[in-house]
Amino acid sequence: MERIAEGEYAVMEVLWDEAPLTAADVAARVPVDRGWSLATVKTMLSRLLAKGVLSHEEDGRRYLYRPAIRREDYVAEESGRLIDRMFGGRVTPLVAQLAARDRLTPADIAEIEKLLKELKS
Amino acid sequence: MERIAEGEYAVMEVLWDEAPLTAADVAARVPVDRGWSLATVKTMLSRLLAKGVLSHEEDGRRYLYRPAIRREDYVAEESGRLIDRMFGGRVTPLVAQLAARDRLTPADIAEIEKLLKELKS
DNA sequence: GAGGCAGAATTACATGTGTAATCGACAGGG
DNA sequence: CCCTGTCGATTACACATGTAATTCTGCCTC
Repeated sequence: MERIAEGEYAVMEVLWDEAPLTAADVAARVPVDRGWSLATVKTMLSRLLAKGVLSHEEDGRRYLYRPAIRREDYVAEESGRLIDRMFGGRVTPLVAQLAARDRLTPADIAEIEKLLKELKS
Repeated sequence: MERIAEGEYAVMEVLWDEAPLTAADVAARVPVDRGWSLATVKTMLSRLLAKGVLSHEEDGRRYLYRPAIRREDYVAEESGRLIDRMFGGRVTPLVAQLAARDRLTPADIAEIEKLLKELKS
């Protein structure tokens, strides 16, 4: 699966959230703080099409875009890449790291424990 | 802190592992499968210097390079970025994701549980 | 002392990415 | 029927990155 650049990812998010959409719809839904013009969004859509992570169907003389890959799959791949690169492929150091950085609230801890408990059963 | 590109990161790893080193030393220690020439490594070193994540001291007419940032700090930042982007800043979904993808072995689970237990005390 | 070698600095060049502007086709309103 | 607005397609351009080659500058060797 092709890499998706940071900006392109924002476009994917829109379509994972709601699809199919026209280019204009996508542009309207992209976070405003990106400050993108419609042209920019169209460029992104073309590139994502070229990468094969979007598909489009004709709707009159417009296109309707929709994701061609599942969000979970992409997220899994990216997470895996990070874990491989920075933690030697081991998950525990990542969790340890997060813990040490206070990224874990007591609620998080409780939730994760519950999750793990279920996993064991 | 400046972003460090994928390839540049490999150079940082070398120096986090052992420093200070000359450019030639770094080149010799970079994973062979990168297939980099000495020139390439030197380019990386310059760029990392420019980014302020390395420092160098003169040693005769060579330089000795050493990291200017701590590995844990950079890793923390990158992990945080990923979690923000893909998991809305929440750690639990990440762990859930890893679990669902069978990236957690029983040993991992045990280790994480122990970690969390310590955190609570 | 001249030639070559070792280092860093400078330059190079293709591809990816952010961020558009422009072009060409066409559909709908007047 | 023509104008204008709307689409996608094509082109643009700067900066980052991967991957070097070339140049400049001394030190070491014969």
